[in-house]
Amino acid sequence: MANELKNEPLLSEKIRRSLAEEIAAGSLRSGTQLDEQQVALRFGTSRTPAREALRQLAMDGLVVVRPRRGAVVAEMSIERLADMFEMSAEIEALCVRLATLRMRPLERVRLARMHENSASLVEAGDVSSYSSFNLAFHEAIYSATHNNYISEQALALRNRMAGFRRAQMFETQRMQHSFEEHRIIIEAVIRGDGDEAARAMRTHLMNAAGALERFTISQDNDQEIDET
Amino acid sequence: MANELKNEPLLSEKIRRSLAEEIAAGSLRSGTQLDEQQVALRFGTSRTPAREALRQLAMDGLVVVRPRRGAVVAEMSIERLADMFEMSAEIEALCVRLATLRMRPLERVRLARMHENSASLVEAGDVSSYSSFNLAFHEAIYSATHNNYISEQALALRNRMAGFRRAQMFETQRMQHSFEEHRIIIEAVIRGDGDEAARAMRTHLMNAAGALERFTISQDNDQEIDET
DNA sequence: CACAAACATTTTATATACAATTTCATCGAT
DNA sequence: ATCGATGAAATTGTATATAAAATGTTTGTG
Repeated sequence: MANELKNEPLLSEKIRRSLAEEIAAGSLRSGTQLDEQQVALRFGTSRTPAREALRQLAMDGLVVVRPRRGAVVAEMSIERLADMFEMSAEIEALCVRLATLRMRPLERVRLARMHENSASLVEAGDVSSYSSFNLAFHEAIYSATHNNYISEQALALRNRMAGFRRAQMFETQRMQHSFEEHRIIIEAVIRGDGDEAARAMRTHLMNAAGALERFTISQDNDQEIDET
Repeated sequence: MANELKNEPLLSEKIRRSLAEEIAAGSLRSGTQLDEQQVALRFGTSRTPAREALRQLAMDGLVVVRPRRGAVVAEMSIERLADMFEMSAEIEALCVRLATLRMRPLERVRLARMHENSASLVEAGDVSSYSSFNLAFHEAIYSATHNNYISEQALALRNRMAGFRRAQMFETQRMQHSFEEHRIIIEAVIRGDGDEAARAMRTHLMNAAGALERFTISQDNDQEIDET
């Protein structure tokens, strides 16, 4: 929706992305205090963009800001990550269910054709192209819900998760599995079976999450204990 | 869930709420330019809190900010509103489905008891108390998903929608219907029938939305045309 | 008269300065 | 010695100032 193409990025955006990466990668640990001054200093800016970045991260749930007491990195344990992936899976399932019920014939055809075209990418082992096809595929589903708000929110969630998916992304093997899972989804959609499409989508997303979890365990071996 | 109790509210918070109200009420029309200076002036503050408020509103989807071109009030037509209510309904449905599958016996009992206790409020016609019971009821369901992220996001969405619900809130008749709908949901939950609970929840929320739409039509009679 | 380039104006983005609140440590009293 | 109060340091919230874009207007040229 908004054009975030090449409008040379805002400083707050750069800081936000950078911090999001680090939190996703685990190099910024849960509970770490992030005071504005220090963040600003680290990125060579003034406090203003640093502050804005922290506020935005708070909206994504990556940090917690308490009204006059600064920001700390949010919990972000394995359980937390699993929760986020489940949310993501459920939202996508919801989308594909609605899409199945409301899709117009043209949209159905276009989605099917997208999938068919992606076969060549899988064969060629072109991970990068498949990755951007994958985004387009899911966006096509969002759009087919014919609910703009849901569509926007789903995309926003997907973007929030982007940092966490990066790790998992894409051994060629996973790519082939992804393609297969897409096929199952598409078939259910064409059949008009929304519930089955949703189920298949949930499976699809949870498989992707599984790949991540395997990856994450290695660096999270010394997780600290919840304080609540 | 951060403590937002009585920490005298931040200026940006006050501005945010005020603008959110006005957008929800329709007194700020779609497409209206909101430049920071002017907003700041209106609230007697500097540009800084005004700017932050606008950014937060953007995250809620109430305004759109384009990177160096300021903020405008988002579309917010009847269709848009319906979309938001549908999103809300689907999220709550999702929550109650998960909750049904994962709830612990104690949680089940507590939820049932909450519902039973609310009967007296309905009888007494105590709209205000019922309204806060209603929030607690839905929060109990979020919590029973045993997924913190989903729980937080669901609550956040509910808060975002609060301004739009205010209008609809509660002729005593609606309260009685709400109570009945809760009963149906609870029964499905206790039976362990997640899909039925989800269906009932969707209906519950969409009924509430219906009440709003009726209300909204009166003031939205001269909506402008989409530009997309 | 149409169109484009240069300039002026307006508005956002960032930096810095100031005020208010919280945090932490020191001090004193019980 | 423990607990609470007082005050200093640090940090956030807010205001203002400066820099950099974007928008709109004017002017000059084809």
